Amino acid sequence: MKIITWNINSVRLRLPLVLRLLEQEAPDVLCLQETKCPDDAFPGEAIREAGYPHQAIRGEKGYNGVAIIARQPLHDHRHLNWVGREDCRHQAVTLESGVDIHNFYIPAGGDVPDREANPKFDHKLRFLDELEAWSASQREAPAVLVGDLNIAPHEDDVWSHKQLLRIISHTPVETEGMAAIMQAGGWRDAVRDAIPHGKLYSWWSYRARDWDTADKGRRLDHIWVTPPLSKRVESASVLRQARGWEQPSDHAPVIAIIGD
DNA sequence: ATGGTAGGTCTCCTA
Repeated sequence: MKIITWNINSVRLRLPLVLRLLEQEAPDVLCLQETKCPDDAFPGEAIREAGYPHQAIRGEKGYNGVAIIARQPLHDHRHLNWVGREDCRHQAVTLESGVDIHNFYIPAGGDVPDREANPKFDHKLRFLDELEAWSASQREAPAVLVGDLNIAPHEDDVWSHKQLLRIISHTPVETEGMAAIMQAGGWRDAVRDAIPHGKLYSWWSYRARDWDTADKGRRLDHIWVTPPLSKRVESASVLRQARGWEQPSDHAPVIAIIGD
């Protein structure tokens, strides 16, 4: 199974890029985040015509929004509400094989890394606490967790570890929180298991003059698997070239191949 | 230390 996760930053604006990815990479399952699109406005027909008739979508107006699209049937469409909100940050399905897919969009957390002063950072940390508690219930299931987790956990997941220690996405409270979630669920980082060494990013800010040359990226997008699937990860990659496509998302697709 | 860009939407919020 080839699975791709991509923060698309408006699925309506970037529908041509979604179709290009589907044609070029032919994933079995594509998980999108930040669709920014209510369900009745989701471009499901064009995606269906591209060979992906099975769709689990959960969007809202203007913000957030997640979607899982597939060639194969998707069962038990479901979601959880996190931190007591009904924002669209999680969608789950089960494949015919019995593998659960969880697609997450974790809050970015704002600019100030102080939960007392910044309610958005507090929201993010509470989301992480809930994920840790929930993960403990997932470790026996064959499950894949993907999404824009808005945390770059390791030194090689950011362009400068030292310069980002006080920047939200790479603060110790976040990276330690992510480690606790992984410990609780027995989650394996499929991408780092496949590519253990060297700088690897999935996001580059729109604000850089030349994102490719400056290369001040962060690895915010992840694919994890539970212990029953950990031996079946065959390869993983980041489709960096998509960051250079016409009118791109600021995130690149992250890809994993998991054996049946 | 600061400002830089992008998308959605109703004037500024979020990333």
